[in-house]
Amino acid sequence: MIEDVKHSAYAGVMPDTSESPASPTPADLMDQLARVAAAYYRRFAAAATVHGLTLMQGKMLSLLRGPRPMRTLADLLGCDASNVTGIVDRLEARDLVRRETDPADRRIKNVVLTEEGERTVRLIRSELLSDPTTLEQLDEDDRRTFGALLDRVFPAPTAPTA
Amino acid sequence: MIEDVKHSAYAGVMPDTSESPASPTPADLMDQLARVAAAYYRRFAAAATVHGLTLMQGKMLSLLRGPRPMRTLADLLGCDASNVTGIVDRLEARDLVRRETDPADRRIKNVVLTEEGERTVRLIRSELLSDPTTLEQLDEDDRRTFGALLDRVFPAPTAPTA
DNA sequence: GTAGATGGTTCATATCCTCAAGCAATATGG
DNA sequence: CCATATTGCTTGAGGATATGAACCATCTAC
Repeated sequence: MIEDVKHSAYAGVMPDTSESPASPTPADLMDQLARVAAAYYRRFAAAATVHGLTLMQGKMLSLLRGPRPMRTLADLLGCDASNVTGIVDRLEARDLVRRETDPADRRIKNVVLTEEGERTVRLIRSELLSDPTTLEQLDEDDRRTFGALLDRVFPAPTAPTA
Repeated sequence: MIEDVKHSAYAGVMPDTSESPASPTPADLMDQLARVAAAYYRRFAAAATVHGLTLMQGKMLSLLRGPRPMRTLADLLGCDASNVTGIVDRLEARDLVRRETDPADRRIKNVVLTEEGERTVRLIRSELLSDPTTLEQLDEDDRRTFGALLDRVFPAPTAPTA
């Protein structure tokens, strides 16, 4: 199978005979990405649960930096449009979000955060940042490097989400 | 190297007056992590769908590098044990997985990949790696740097999963 | 032994997800 | 201007997750 993994994700735990630290293979990095993605979502879900929200509801709130048509939200979440209907329904039932029909195109319904919605997003974001505060350990150089690498591996869409 | 890469996801949108490239704030990095995690799972889900599997079923298969008790799988997936029952049920119905009662402790049921399960996992992993092959762009130095940064931001668990 | 803890399963309920219709409003071609 | 697509959103059915409580079988401690 995958015998060629000389230095798997756990290379650090066994004494390394070579002088320069072994560099992980692309497969190793993929494993690490899987681990990091899982860890990120676990944290995010935990932060959302504190406010009685599911992962998807939390994601939805985080995407709402301004009025967004349902269609756009479906694209951003990478799910069917019919899905967004239900999620927004539940958020609207809690007054975290509001639907406003677009005056220019009355088919479109723009979703907007309510005041309480904004409060909730701020809380979740700050909890994410302050949790074990791992990101703040990085100095400016590290942050720049990390950001550049993340961008290379998963390039940002042409138009910024903002 | 990574010098030539433009940093922060949003750096391009605002005119940068400083000479040295601006380094992203921790909040910026958190946004980027969110984006990368979402992109990773979208790819993973797509690769799983090719084989008629859901995201969770794909994750489950990927975790099975050897016999694993249901309890352990629940911990690794970060979900309730009752959840694992259903997921394994569906995988077992397709002969991708098998339950074996542990001889030492007859409460425990170890989940093992069948041959077809192993084939499927291999296919998914290789599709993930070869997709737009972004990870292979990185040279050894970059991979080492990236791996180290990922590890600092979301440290690997103390004991290896193996 | 008996009591308590642990591993799995089952059930009820809510959410998510996909697909196929369906309705309302807009865009397009003549 | 009108018939026809096209687009945005909703609804409904059916499967798959998720959580929590209740339950049985097994193991552990005392």
